[in-house]
Amino acid sequence: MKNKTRDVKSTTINLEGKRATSYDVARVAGVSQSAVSRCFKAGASVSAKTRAKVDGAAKSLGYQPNAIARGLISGRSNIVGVLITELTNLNYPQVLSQLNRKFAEKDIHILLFTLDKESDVDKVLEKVWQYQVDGIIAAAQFTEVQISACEDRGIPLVFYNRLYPQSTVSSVCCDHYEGERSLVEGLLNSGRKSFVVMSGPVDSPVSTARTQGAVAQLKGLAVDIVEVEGDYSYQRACSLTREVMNSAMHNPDAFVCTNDIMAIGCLDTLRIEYKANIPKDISVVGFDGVDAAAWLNYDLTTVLQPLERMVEAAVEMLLERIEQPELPAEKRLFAGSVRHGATAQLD
Amino acid sequence: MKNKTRDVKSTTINLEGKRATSYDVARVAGVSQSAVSRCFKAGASVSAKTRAKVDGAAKSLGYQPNAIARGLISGRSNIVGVLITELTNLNYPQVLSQLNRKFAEKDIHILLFTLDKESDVDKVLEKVWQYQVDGIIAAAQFTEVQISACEDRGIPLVFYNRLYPQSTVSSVCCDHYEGERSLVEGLLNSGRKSFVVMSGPVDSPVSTARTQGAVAQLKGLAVDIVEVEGDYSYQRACSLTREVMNSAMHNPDAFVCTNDIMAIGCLDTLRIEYKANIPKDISVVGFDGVDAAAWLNYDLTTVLQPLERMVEAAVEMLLERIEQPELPAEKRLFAGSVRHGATAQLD
DNA sequence: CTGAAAGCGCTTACAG
DNA sequence: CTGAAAGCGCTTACAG
Repeated sequence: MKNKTRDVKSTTINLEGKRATSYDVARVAGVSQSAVSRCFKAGASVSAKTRAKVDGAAKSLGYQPNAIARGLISGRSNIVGVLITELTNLNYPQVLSQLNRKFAEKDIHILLFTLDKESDVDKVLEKVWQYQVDGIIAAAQFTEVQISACEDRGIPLVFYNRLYPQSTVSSVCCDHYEGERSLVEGLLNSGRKSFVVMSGPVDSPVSTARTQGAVAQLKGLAVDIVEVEGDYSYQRACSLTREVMNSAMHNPDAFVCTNDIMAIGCLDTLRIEYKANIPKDISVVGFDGVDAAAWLNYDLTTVLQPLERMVEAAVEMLLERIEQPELPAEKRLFAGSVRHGATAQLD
Repeated sequence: MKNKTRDVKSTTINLEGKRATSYDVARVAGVSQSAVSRCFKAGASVSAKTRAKVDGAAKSLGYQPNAIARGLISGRSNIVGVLITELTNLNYPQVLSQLNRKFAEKDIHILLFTLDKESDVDKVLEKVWQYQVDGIIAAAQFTEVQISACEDRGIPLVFYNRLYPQSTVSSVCCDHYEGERSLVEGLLNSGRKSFVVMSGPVDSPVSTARTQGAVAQLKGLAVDIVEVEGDYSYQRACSLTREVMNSAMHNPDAFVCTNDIMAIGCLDTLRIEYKANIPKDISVVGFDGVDAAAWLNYDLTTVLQPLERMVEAAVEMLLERIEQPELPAEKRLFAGSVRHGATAQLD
């Protein structure tokens, strides 16, 4: 009967219009509001009897602690900001859902900020400050001033696939330079002599690193090198491939594309429009390891980023720094692994 | 000189360890805390003089109103929860970034919840309650109980690509049924007689609607129909295609795949492993309009979802209901548009 | 237009 | 183990 009464009461309270607070629970459970609060705090000392009363009342009221209020008083919002640019991150969905999964394990949630242009960072950071995030994962380019702003506010910051060699910030990065370099080394070993290096957007540090890795390996050797400027897109890769193939000056036997999507565009164009025999006459390589690279029609030779381990590392580093703000910055560089596909022989 | 002094002071305050509050700004500006608050509220009445003093002080202190505190007192967090399942939503990245863009215009931010399995909804909703979101966009399947839970708490809810015909909830949806039906009608008109309908995961309502649209159009006609159960993945589509082609009982001339990725897997398998002539001997159609559908090698005949308009509608509907909770539920159904590609003639 | 004051829903020392 | 009380940083009537 007592329970019945409580249920009725609880329903009434709930229907007053607003959700139950810890005071409502306290009243129903017949304990103090402090006691209710303790029951929802891990590791607090509460007697079994009190806990039972509170649990019952909370359940009947549908009570959940208000994370906003908790954040205000404790200084911990349990929210991290994730800043991500669409264009430059091709594994965008996977990275984001992996991040979410790893953070969720620690009961931390993601406030999402997507950037159209890297130049929007300032505008976005203003919003980030307002939301009192506990930390930031950034897959976007920051200026030194923007990095300092995070430091000044005591907000831990970890970059994803952005290296700041001259700056002391934490980052997790795939070794784009070395990955591309070793891929090109393989192409050289297989006897390729005339290279096209197709870069991504000029403002993408990831593309720059990959391009530099390729060029560094080729420089000084008796090979032909053409650099063309892509934008990571399929369409532009097709156009550039046509331009190169139509030019009387070049007769390439290897296309080094700084991402998989461009490699696929290049491949389609070469096969369909130029009836090229791949990899016999022309080799094509990409970078990233997107799903399509493994499709029957492509079986692309490329470099796989160890996405899961990278995301795990980023989350771990950020959480550590939220707990211990004094921790020094740390850079973690992960090697990519070559996928030996059918579009290039690497010997 | 006065400014100089303020700057020094401000720096000192900032370096005390914590960020500036409205009280800090008030002290520096020589006004009350209420005045500071008003300056950051749109449409509040503040004199030009006060505003100038406050703006100056705020700038020198790097002050930004604390959205958490604001949310607590005002009951508006300016955060919406977005629940999204990975597997079932193939336009995942585009939808998410479009949502983010549209919400950002209204200064609203997205707290992201990704679901591995649709069954995780309960666990996730608990977190959603805690964060006092102003509303929810759900691209996941809810039970009636879960829908009621949102209503009880007065949290507006809009479904994205989920229809609840028997329930009064708001939703934005592509007309999957009609899109697939008209695609199949086109295939029939072109003379196809033996159909394979490849569905997605059984628990995906989107796939179910598409499958039903296809079957409804075919039922009762003098055509052969085989239904196979896919899971929206490339790999499984390849296996299923092999099974069908190796079966002595069937000799299909049309594959109706309920998403583009499966259509691509089907296409690759048919061309590469069975040397099929497409679309002469066999037609293949997909659904969604993913980027790869437009690649030279595929040029897929498929149905495009009007993603941008759908997202816009979802955002608009949710914002309206946040402002006016009493607004009745509304269902908006958008027609898809056929992409006439090279993998099927529709006449 | 302005300021003093109450209060949003919590956490956390502090006594008992 | 428990409860009374202060306080997190705001917004918002309420007087003036």
